[in-house]
Amino acid sequence: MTDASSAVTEALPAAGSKRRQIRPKAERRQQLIDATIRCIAQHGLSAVTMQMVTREAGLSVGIANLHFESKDNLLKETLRFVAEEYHGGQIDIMEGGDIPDLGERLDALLDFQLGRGVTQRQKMSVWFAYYGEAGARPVYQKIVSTVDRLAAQKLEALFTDIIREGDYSGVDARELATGYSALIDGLHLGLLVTPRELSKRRARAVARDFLRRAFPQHIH
Amino acid sequence: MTDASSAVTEALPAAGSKRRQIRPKAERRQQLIDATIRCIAQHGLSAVTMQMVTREAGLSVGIANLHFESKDNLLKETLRFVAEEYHGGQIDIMEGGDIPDLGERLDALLDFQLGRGVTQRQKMSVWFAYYGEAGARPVYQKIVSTVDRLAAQKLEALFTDIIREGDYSGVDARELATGYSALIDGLHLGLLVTPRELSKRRARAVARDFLRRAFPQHIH
DNA sequence: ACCCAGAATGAATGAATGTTCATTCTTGAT
DNA sequence: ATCAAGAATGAACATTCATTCATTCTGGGT
Repeated sequence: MTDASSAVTEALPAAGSKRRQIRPKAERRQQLIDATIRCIAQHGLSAVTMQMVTREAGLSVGIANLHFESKDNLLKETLRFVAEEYHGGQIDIMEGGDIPDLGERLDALLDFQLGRGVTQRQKMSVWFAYYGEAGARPVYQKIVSTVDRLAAQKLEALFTDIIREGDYSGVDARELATGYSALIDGLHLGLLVTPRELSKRRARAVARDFLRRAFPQHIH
Repeated sequence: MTDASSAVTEALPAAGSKRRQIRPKAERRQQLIDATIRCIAQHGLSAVTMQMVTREAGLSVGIANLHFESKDNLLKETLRFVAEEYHGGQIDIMEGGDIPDLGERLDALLDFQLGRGVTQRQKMSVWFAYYGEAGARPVYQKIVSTVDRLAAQKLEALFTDIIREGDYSGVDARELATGYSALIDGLHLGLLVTPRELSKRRARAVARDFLRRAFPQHIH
């Protein structure tokens, strides 16, 4: 799975253009989801309105209810998209047919989780906005749980392989995977809330340290 | 700092009682903040209304604007309270005049961070609800950063002491403190969003494992 | 060249919410 | 007993927002 955010760079209309464009359903849906992501990142989940989203997308208000039944549904689908994109990216790397060396695969995973530019920050905002509501909204919990579980399994499998290859003893793959996932989540939080005190560079160093302590032969 | 949530267990009025009670300002403020916490935990930050909060507190709507200027301010003060309570509790333990043994002090810290009953879950919900909005609201970022920074310093100091006492080499107190904090935050997230897959017991085991790997002589 | 299925629009609607403030009530002091 | 200070109330108001739908417009098929 790859970044589908800017899949369609529809030739942006000239400033004052009011020309009405007809597009297939799937495309409009994605366009609205992308706009929703930007709005959440910029204004916060609780401040997002339909007018805001549709204006950001350059569309009229009615269209949101045409392609998604309601605001609730639009938000739900947006979460699903972000969750699947993020976890899908991880899973692609972990299954990693293209990277045979396990140590390098770990490196790639870490780069994916803590790398990238501004886009990543946008996604992070969305991510945690939903986490914040998850305690009160079972629907969100379910969406996240579903993709999360799969990613957790893949990570455990990767760790198991590494433990076997390195003959590490006294290390439990499942427990370590839980710890690593939690560590990454926590670092994301730090990057989001206290960017002054936690640079991306340091976050990477911390995560790498965790892995090095567990798998010294694989991380140098 | 201790739990002040239920500081005043005002003799609850009989079912139909409409007796108007006059109370000092500070007490009403706390009463409203407590109600806000419960509402956020149960309904999510974005669904909280003034009517909801004041009804939960057993008071009229007008009173919220009497003691806090606005809803925004009430939410801000609620965050401040939760942040100070949580970080204050940690700091009390870390400074820990009452626990001279450093290993035991670490244990106590871990118990505080991942222990307790339902109350703790309520606080967690609130905590992350705000984190979710922090990306878009500098005010929240500032409140959290301020208390966070102090707790981080204390943790680093504690780790430094432990490193000296245990003669651990190749370990950087600051980096380790960042990692441990992130790990705890991540585990909180897991407990909140995927309680099915991460039990409190396992979360504690994971955190303890992290510490044991760093300070093997202090954690058995 | 014509047509029409259905995509897109945005003004209108009704419900929900934050805030105000005129009024009522409580309490401690005199 | 009486009174004043100010705590508490909740109906009323203005605003904002999600949703609807009558209407307009587009583009592929004929």
